[in-house]
Amino acid sequence: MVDAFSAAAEPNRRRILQLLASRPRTVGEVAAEFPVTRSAISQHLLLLASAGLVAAERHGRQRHYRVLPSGLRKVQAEIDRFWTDELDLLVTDAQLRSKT
Amino acid sequence: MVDAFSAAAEPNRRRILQLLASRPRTVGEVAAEFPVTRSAISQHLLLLASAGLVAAERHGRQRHYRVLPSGLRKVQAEIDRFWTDELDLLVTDAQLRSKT
DNA sequence: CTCATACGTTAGTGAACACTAACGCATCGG
DNA sequence: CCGATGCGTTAGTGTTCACTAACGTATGAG
Repeated sequence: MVDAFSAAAEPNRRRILQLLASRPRTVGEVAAEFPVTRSAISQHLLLLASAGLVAAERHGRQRHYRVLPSGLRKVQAEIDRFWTDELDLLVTDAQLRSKT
Repeated sequence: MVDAFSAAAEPNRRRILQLLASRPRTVGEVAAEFPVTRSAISQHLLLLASAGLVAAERHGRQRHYRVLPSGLRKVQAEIDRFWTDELDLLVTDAQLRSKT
């Protein structure tokens, strides 16, 4: 999983990124917001880290994960490159037509 | 793969959607733009169809795939819901700081 | 009709994914 | 010290994915 867009796309990871956007958190803190185990969250965080989207900092026996703006910027760039004018036109055109 | 965002995120499928945005195409026409086999493209198209992003129409022995604006709108909505103000702030703040 | 040919989908495979269970390792109370 | 507790990661498993190879089907030349 090298692609930042794909890494950020998985539903749980989307929410993890949003949580970490407000402030850094430990694995346990993040996991508390989800119905799955700490382990699953830990692995999502490791994957996000391998995609350059988050980084961890040791703090005693905890690990504070935070979002990396550089990785986030990469996601934004890929989203922008994906969402072409042609795709946007299809959406807006269809909406106009449905409002007629 | 129910999630439209995740379905659209895979790099090949991103480009398939862009190709189909300009005009409907057959599986072979799409596959000609990729280094992989028709079969692989066919399966990507089937997955996109199961996510409600594209639909096929039989035309002789060919199948003309086209983008469904309704599905595209779903993707746009999920992207918007994902990309919160907090995430955006992280990116723009970091950019401002780097330009200082 | 019939056989070659082009089109798209199904069968089959190796790798990656998402998850729980078991583990290692610090830290803290006693 | 040292055992218990809490934190995060590795081991193990079933599922899904991305792909090529083989297939079925329908069209078109003769």
